[in-house]
Amino acid sequence: MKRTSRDIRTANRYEVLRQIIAASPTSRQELAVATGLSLATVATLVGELLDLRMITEVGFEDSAGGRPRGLVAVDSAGGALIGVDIAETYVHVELFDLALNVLARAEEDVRPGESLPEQVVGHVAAAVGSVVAQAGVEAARVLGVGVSVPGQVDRDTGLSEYAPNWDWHDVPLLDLLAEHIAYPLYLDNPLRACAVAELWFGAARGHEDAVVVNLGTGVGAGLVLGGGLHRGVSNSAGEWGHTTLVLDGRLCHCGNHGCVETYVGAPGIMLNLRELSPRSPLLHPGDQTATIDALARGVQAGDPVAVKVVRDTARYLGAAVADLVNLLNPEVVVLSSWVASRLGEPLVLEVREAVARHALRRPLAATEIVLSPIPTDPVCLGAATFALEGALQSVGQRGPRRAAPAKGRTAPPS
Amino acid sequence: MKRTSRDIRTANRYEVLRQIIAASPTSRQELAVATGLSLATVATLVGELLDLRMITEVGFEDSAGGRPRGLVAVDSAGGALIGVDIAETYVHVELFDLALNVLARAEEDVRPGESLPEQVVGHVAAAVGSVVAQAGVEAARVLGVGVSVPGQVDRDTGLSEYAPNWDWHDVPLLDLLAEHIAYPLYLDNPLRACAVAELWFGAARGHEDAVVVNLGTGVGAGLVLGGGLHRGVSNSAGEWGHTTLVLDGRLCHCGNHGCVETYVGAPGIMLNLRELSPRSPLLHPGDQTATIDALARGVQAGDPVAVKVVRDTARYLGAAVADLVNLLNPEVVVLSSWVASRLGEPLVLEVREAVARHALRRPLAATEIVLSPIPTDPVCLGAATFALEGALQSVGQRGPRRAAPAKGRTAPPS
DNA sequence: CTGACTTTGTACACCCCCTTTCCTAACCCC
DNA sequence: GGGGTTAGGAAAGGGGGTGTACAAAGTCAG
Repeated sequence: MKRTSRDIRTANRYEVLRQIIAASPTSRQELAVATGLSLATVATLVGELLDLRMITEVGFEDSAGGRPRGLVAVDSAGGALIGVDIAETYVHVELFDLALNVLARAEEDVRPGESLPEQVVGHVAAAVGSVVAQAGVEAARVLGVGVSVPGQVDRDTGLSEYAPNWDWHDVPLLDLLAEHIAYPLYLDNPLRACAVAELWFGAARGHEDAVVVNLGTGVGAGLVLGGGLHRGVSNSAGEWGHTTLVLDGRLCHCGNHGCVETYVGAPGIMLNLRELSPRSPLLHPGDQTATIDALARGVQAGDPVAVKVVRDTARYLGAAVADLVNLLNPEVVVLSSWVASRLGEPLVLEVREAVARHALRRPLAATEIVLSPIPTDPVCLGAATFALEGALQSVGQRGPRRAAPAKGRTAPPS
Repeated sequence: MKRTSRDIRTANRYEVLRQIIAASPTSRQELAVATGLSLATVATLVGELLDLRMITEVGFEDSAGGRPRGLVAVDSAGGALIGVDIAETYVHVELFDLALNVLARAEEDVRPGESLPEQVVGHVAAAVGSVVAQAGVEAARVLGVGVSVPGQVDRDTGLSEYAPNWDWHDVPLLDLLAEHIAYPLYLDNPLRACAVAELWFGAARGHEDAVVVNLGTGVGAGLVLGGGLHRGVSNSAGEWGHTTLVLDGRLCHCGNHGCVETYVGAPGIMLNLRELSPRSPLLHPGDQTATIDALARGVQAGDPVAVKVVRDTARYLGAAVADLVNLLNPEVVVLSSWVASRLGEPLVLEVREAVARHALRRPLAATEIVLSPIPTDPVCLGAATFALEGALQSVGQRGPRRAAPAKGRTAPPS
């Protein structure tokens, strides 16, 4: 890929906006310090964002004896972003303001057998319509819709190349959605959505190299390398769930044996439990959520079976995370997605210990393992972030090939 | 890391020189096409390299009826680069011209028990002196010495943080070397040396994402991500050899069980052989090189035991490489280092099959698995490349930090 | 309440980078 | 030797970031 000076601008624009969102009433001075850019550059970028109505001036702050600092903050009224999380059994849609606060939610169930692309698209369109109506925002203020769909995705053509749940092959998802949704659309998969969410708003902020480990029904890793998302050649990097942890181990639905996913994905954890205690009351056959919740409660209550299952799971997870640490030497490993958030700190503690047993000293010492600090659905947030990035991206290109707008007062007469 | 427009220049300088080395008599036109840069930029960079005496004009080439194209080529007489490969049992030094042809070699054996830093440094100094004398180059023409030492390395401080062979801890290797060697020194480890060698001159050239798998006594992976070497936070990325392939598998000297290295490193392959056929005549206890050579010959000759051992090894290797493919989605996986080069195509064929069995379809389809095309010691070449990069890097900074000439007329009187 | 001091933020000149455009140099062919 | 053609250099231009001068907007002392 050719790198141009424009990319620098884009990256800096991202960085400044990120910082403003993070520390919302903030001054140009603070931004300059936080981003390492010069005051002049920060001022230019802040001006750009003000013109875009993404931020507003919100008053002043005392400065030790001099002119007060002007404060800027995200303009919550300046636009809305929509994140769509398409999963195996549901479609979850959230509408955010520009500070990435949730303004409205909608959820549609996808029943087994209702998984034709047209049906799923129908759910998405309905839910998007619903959140827009709920929040009462006008269409023009919706800056974009980010859509996360599991599996392999071609984000440029908007193709869902392969969705394992439903055996979709090369579904032109974005085109189908565009027939119902008039806002700009951005497509990617949940792995990368979570990674971007952590990069912008979570534990990966400000880090050059990070790994966002996704523990859900499926398992994967979003890779942040060199300060940006690593996509790989065909946008399918991060398939850590189908990495071999136990040669000739458990059979995975991908056809292989011993995949990480079969040990630390929700079904894998249920299997860990079943192997340990086949008749445990914690086990809710056919209901992953209930089982994981029961485990979480069991660990809280000190139930030895639950503790043991989490420990066993952490043992697998630790070995697999240690592989990531040894291979990539990241600054931080973030545990994300619903299984991680439900099992919470107890899991993280066990994982830290297990990783410490497996990883090499030097890379281990440089790596922190944390739970995702994102309180809402990280996939929706990440999908919305794709939309935000898209909106920011298009700032650069001058729309009509007209001369500069010259809105600044030009030569006040006398 | 802050990216500046200067980095673009540096990257382009690298790219142009790489292209010139690859297709040595070449024209500015060709370079522009190959690099995607404009003619003007190419001309500027070529001018820079001419000024540095790294390349020379070597004549003209017919152009369909117009002014002939000026040809440039690497100036073999323009300088020399030295690559040092420090390994467990030997120190290997090569002196290259700027086209990266080997002009002289020297090898010193490191006997067990002679592994004090001072002793190793002595070997290196002797060998470096030897190659300079052999090649008969004057000191001023040696642009730099790249040094590869196994283990974890801090390239900025020149510290060998940890060398597993000799239990070195935080040895200030570069400082020790500087006492004997007057040329600019660059330190890194063999993993990254091989990766850089492939990136500049081998199978990773022109690829954004590549993995250079290093099969020697130790095992590791040099990661090329986003067109550049991935180092990780503490410069210790790539420890793929100590990634778990078989949970609770063979004991590794790193203290863990089931590391990739214990199955596909030279000692691991010997173990594969011993497990299959304890009294095989192929086995040369205590001599890895001889055993691997015997295996290679055995495969050539169709010896069923040798074929089976290579197949078993490829099975392990394939699973582990498939993990890299799934996780990183690279364009190319390069098998490098002495074990790979001796076992050659037969190994690659088996590995391709094994990877195909383990990797996911989409990433697999995007990935090519090849043997390193580099004929010489890739570690020396890579180390020398570090020196070349260093020499090119320092072009940018203006030498004397003189004040701005203040040529602007300041406040014209009146 | 005025003037000195301090700090912010903008305008502008400047440097670096790449590209486009124009023009001259250097060849071919007729 | 002129016309056609292609190579390559020089200059202009646009993008980006930084340093500096200066106006704006406060505080504080007298």
